[in-house]
Amino acid sequence: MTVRVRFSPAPSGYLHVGSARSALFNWLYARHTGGTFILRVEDTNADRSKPELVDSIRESLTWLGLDWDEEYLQSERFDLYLEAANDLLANGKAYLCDCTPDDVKTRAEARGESASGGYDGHCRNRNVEPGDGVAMRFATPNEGVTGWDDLIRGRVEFENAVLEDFIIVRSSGVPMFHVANAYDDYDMGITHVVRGEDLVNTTPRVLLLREAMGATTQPTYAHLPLIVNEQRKKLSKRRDDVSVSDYADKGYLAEAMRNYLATLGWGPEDGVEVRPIEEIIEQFELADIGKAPAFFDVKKLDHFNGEYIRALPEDDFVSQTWPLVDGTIDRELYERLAPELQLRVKQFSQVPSFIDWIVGDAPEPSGKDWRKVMKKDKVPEALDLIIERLGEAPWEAAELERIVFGVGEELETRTQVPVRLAITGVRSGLPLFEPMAAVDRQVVLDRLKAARERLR
RNA sequence: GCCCCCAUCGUUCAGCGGCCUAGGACACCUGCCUUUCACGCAGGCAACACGGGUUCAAAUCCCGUUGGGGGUACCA
Repeated sequence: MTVRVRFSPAPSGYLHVGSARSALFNWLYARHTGGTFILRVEDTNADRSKPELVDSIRESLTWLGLDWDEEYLQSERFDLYLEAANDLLANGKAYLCDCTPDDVKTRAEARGESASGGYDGHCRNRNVEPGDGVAMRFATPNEGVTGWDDLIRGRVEFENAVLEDFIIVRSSGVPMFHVANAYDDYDMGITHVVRGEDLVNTTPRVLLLREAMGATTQPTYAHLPLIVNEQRKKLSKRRDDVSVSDYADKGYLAEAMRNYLATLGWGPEDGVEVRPIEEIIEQFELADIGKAPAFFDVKKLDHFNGEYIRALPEDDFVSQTWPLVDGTIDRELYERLAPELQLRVKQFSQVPSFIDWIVGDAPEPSGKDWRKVMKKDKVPEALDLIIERLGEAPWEAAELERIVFGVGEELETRTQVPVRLAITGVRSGLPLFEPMAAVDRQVVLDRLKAARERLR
């Protein structure tokens, strides 16, 4: 049987890293097995779905290199779900209900349960006629258990008695996602359902519906551990900075993100984490996925990204980062500086901060840096000498280096960092002399003199 | 409240009864390289939540406790 998996986002927001990881694992499994990867947009709730969000999800998936083989929009399949629901009604597996949410809540409280105590089956045998405010509910079994063998979690079972008679068609006539989900997985011949652990509780409902629709088999489920924030809570679009497109905008490489995401909940057997996607596809197995939630660690993502940036061909690095500095720096100079830049940046967005001082004003040194670097005995004297000699020198990198280091040797002190701080505003960065020679002599002298003044 | 799940270094992945005085990676610290930083290289710090079993033998199996998380909608 050939594998068919689907990624089923609800277009209620941008693609976030948790969903992206679900998509990735589905994709990896499909590619590993030579199966089919399906994008199925679960937009059965018109209020919460926006067409432009579907586009943004497609864009993020494409950015990550997750290509899909088939695509469906559930909003275009309403009639199918409705028909399935009506069949259930005709077979006595579902019934009409005219209780309002308030009715349900009131009765639950009267029973001494909390407001979310659930529906009590009030209309199960009332033969409610179709009409305004009438919804359809599924009649769940009162006994027995519904369960499945989860590829990641092992056997999971729910007592049917704890399952309430949930709504399958809203009073507005729109089918609920459970119906769409059960119907589509069945209809589309989905063999493996790979999704977040937050969906385990809905699984028995879907399984029961599926069975009621006539299915005699279950898909294989694999419930992924959640990706959590530093507070160990499920990533939230509101609270956490997790939109995939934001990372793309910040200059993370798609390959790095994809590679990092693959190590959350799963890892290659040999422990080599940074590696080509082809090798990950080859090694990936659903059964090897771990059970415990994983923290989305931006620091580690940065490391992955740095590795991928350094592995980039020099030309690619230049062409991909040039737009960030175009109009400020000379192209030829940028190309000369690029290899050193490539070694240092962990995100493309950091590029401008490394060259700002060359093409514009230098930032004011922090008090801490100033004290650490400039408050040394020989600094004023060194600065005086350097300023003097720089006034006459041929303005080229090798000459500047000779002068700065020469003064250092004469005075038996280190001169690079004080000069660097005076000129660039920070005490670390690109090798100094090449870019320094690209700055106007007078500008360099002004900055050195300003620093010298501040030392009086 | 009820239902479901999880539990190895700060983080992440490994370990699936003896090979574990628990391994790799990120982060952190030290040294080397370098008159900056980074890269690279060499080291270091650091974990089996707790309590009972089972077994000749448990990080690995079972039960409980504790802790954490998820769900509980006419959202998906």
